[in-house]
Amino acid sequence: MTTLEELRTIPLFAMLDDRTLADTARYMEARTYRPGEYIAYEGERPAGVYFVQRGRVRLSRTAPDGREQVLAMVGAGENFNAVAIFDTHGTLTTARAMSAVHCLILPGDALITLIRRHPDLALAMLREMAGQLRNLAVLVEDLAFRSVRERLARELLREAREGAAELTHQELAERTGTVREIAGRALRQLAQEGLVRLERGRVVVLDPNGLARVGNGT
Amino acid sequence: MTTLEELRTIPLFAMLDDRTLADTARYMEARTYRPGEYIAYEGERPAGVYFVQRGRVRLSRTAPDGREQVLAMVGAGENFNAVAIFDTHGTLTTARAMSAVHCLILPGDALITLIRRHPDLALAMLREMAGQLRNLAVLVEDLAFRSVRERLARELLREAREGAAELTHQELAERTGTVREIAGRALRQLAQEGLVRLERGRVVVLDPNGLARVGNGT
DNA sequence: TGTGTTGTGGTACTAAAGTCGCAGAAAAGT
DNA sequence: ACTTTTCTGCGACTTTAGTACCACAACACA
Repeated sequence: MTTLEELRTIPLFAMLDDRTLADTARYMEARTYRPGEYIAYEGERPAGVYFVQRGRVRLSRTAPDGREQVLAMVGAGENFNAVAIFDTHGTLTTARAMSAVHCLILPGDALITLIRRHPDLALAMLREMAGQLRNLAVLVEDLAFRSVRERLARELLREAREGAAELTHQELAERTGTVREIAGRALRQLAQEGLVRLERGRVVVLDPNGLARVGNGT
Repeated sequence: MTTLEELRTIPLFAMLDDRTLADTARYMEARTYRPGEYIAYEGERPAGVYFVQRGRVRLSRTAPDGREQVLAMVGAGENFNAVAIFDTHGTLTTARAMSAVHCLILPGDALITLIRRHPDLALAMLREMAGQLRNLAVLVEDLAFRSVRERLARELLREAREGAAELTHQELAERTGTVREIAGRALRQLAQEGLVRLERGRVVVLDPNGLARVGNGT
């Protein structure tokens, strides 16, 4: 059970009328996760759609040899695991809390019932999925066309809040589809060129424009 | 305007009742394309959702330097371009007919109206999009984790109809995220190992099991 | 029968990415 | 204060992928 105000903070529900919203709220279950905690595992049966209220969640797929590829970072107001609800092949990506995370979980059958009743919710959900598809297409493009150096520069710009990105070389490698050593090497080069400064657990962006140039293949 | 029988051949519409179907049919426009013809371009304003009745359509993104990456092959009964309808950022992928293609086009606003009226259509559409997301996630995984050789083997198995895949080295390269020369090299190696036989414009699969083993990183 | 065009084969070379191994600094826990 | 874990730095090396060329065969078509 959840308050309507809480639901309103989620864009997907923002434009729904009070009746629809109240209807939705009764199926919602709140849940919190500690930093580093796993929220859902690739392949398992889905508990429902997760709506993130606070914190950041990392969605990834793992190779047999243990290498990980991050597919998306999900923040407040966004959702994940909808795919597993609509096709029936189990949870698509492993979800992990990268900070203290506060989620609302809507069970799959409840979501489907709600969508049947409220067409606007269906359209909103379709919009969300379309956005996710677009993001994944961009990721494919990056992996196919860009070098590690370029991908790294782009990821740093995406992640940089107030001039610094709080992540380790390992994490950066998993997001850009490479391994720790390579990410480290590329970072050191960027540092040498004066574009960033390296600190433990963070990368300070010194020259965003220069970094953007690198990210565009120049 | 289209007949109900035609629409029934498309899984998305298969389980809809006659009334819903008749409602849908009145907005549909049929269109045919010659092999090689471009159906839609990346970035342009979308004409609607395309439902493929016959033939195969290739969805791709193009890099500034001209390299192309195929995101999906779409066949009879499937659809494409839905993303562009639901978010508003223009057509996501260039679509090209790889054979004689017969499409039904449903304009975006018609689709949205129909979804408002028929919740089951919304759910079917969500299922479709979920499937597309899953396919893209698999592509990301392939690009991030597998070698060209592995990706090639997998693509050959996917494409092989009656033991042969009808495509050029160039086409194969664009699907597996590499360039023609590399694809050719890898193919020659597979041929030398007795797994395939190379002919002009086609690759004959001699040993599907062996190829599958290669595709799994063995 | 000639004349493009497309698809293929193959070499030599360069560059990018990944592997291996280890050592040391910084934080976290006890 | 000590140990353990996490994160980083870096060199040597191997492998994979990509670039640049060019020649030639098959096919399409006039």
